[in-house]
Amino acid sequence: MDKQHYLERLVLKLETHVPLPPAEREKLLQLPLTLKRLEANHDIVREGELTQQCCLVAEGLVCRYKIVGDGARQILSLHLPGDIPDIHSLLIERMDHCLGTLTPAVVGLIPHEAVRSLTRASYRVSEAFWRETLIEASIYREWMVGIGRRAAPSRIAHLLCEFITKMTAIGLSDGVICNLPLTQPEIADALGLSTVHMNKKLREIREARLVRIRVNRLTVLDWKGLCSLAEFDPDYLHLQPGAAKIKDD
Amino acid sequence: MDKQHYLERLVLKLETHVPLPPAEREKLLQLPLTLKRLEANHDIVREGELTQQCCLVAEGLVCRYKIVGDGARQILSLHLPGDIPDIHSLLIERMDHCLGTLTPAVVGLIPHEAVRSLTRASYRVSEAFWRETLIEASIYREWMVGIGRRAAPSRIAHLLCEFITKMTAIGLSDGVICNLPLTQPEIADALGLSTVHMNKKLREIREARLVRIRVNRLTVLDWKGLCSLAEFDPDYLHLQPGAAKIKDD
DNA sequence: CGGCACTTTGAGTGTTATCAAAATCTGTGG
DNA sequence: CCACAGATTTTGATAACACTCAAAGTGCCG
Repeated sequence: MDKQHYLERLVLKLETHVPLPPAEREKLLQLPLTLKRLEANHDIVREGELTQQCCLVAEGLVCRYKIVGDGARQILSLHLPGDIPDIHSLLIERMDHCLGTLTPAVVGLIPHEAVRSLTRASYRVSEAFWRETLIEASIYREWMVGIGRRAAPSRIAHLLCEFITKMTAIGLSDGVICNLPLTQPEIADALGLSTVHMNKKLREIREARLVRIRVNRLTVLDWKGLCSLAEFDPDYLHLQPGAAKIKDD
Repeated sequence: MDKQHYLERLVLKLETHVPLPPAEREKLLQLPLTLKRLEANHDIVREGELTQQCCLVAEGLVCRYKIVGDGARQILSLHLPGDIPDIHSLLIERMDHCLGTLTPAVVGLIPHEAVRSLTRASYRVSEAFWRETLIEASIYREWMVGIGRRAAPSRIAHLLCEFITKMTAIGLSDGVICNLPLTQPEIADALGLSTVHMNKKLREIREARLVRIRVNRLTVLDWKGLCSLAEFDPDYLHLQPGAAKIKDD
């Protein structure tokens, strides 16, 4: 429950592209954080709510999703520690989707006022947050391409590539093995597939010896092969140049 | 070719949520604009390019798209006059997608420097642009839900609802009739469908007397029915409250 | 009037969804 | 350590949806 540590992850992320002056970094590290421990599958904010605070993911995996008329769920994004998935609520108070945990998680609530006083005082801070939201939009675009124009196996491979790349970028994976705390229905909901179909195509990917998956543990056996199936090019993640390039064995 | 007029559309959009102080509005209206007349199906910026300027859509219809390995295109967003679809290039220079015209168009190129000096000088301007990018992200999310979880007829209806709503919001439609300068292959590429399938389902929508479509002209015959098929709720567009609510006949 | 792009149609195929049930795994308590 | 409940994964069969290919029809523009 180390607030400082959680905020450091945030600052690290914000400084990926442009370093911040020490004074501003310091103020970010002193943001007031109310930590909350949450169970898996717990909604953090729901569609339609008006918010006065945003939430830093401190531990666990958080997702953004919408439910359509017939009850189907579309997962729109996944959020790892260091993310503030609802930073947009600073400028658009009304939530047009839900935010919820996929695993047990710890989130830190930060009043809008506290963030706003920093972004308004410094264009560097403001641009750093803005840039993060732009990168998220870039990821949306890539997902849209996948859901709209790629076949199921490619989509699945793409999600695996993206996930381990992001985990590696924040130091939670070595690029070969990582924790994958997603159930198959959850992966299916992120990819716009049915659970059953997902399962069958994922099996094929495993049988092709591209990855091994056991008990929440993903092991990449053939990174090049996986990337090639996925047509994965990490540019859209806009990570620090070279930072998270995963090398093949 | 009235630069002032084009910039006014931009400012109008930026002020939808929070008015700008007169001084800042004035500076925006004096942004340097290099007008360019473009043919239909002309790329404005391509994936991989580094840009030093952004482009205001002055006239015509512009789209954002990506091409996947097998040559299929996914259209990611549509941009009407008043939009700056690549405003994100202020903070992320490298384009991770293409921007191109769908109709003959006029765009106004604005050097990054000119915009940056305004956003850095005023958090109100900065927040206005930031908010626009957040609204665009919200639209991405809605499209993702459609492509991932809605059946073809619903997706098509949704695109029609969104398009006429946006056209109405900028005064280019009365909410019943509007120009729809999209070919069926283009609509299909925006919805992740094949042209043929699109055509057949669109025909069903017309036969259900929800809309009439002839020669680039869309007429809504049954707005409620169309919205209901689409599950269209305009909240995600974050338009001025009440501004673009289209009433049923 | 012809050429070109776009739309429409039909037939056949392939992918993905749905439904239902079995198998496997996970964690807990005895 | 074993038994068991609950969740997750896997499987098979069938149906629905969407895609491809190919060709004909339509409308626009020069």
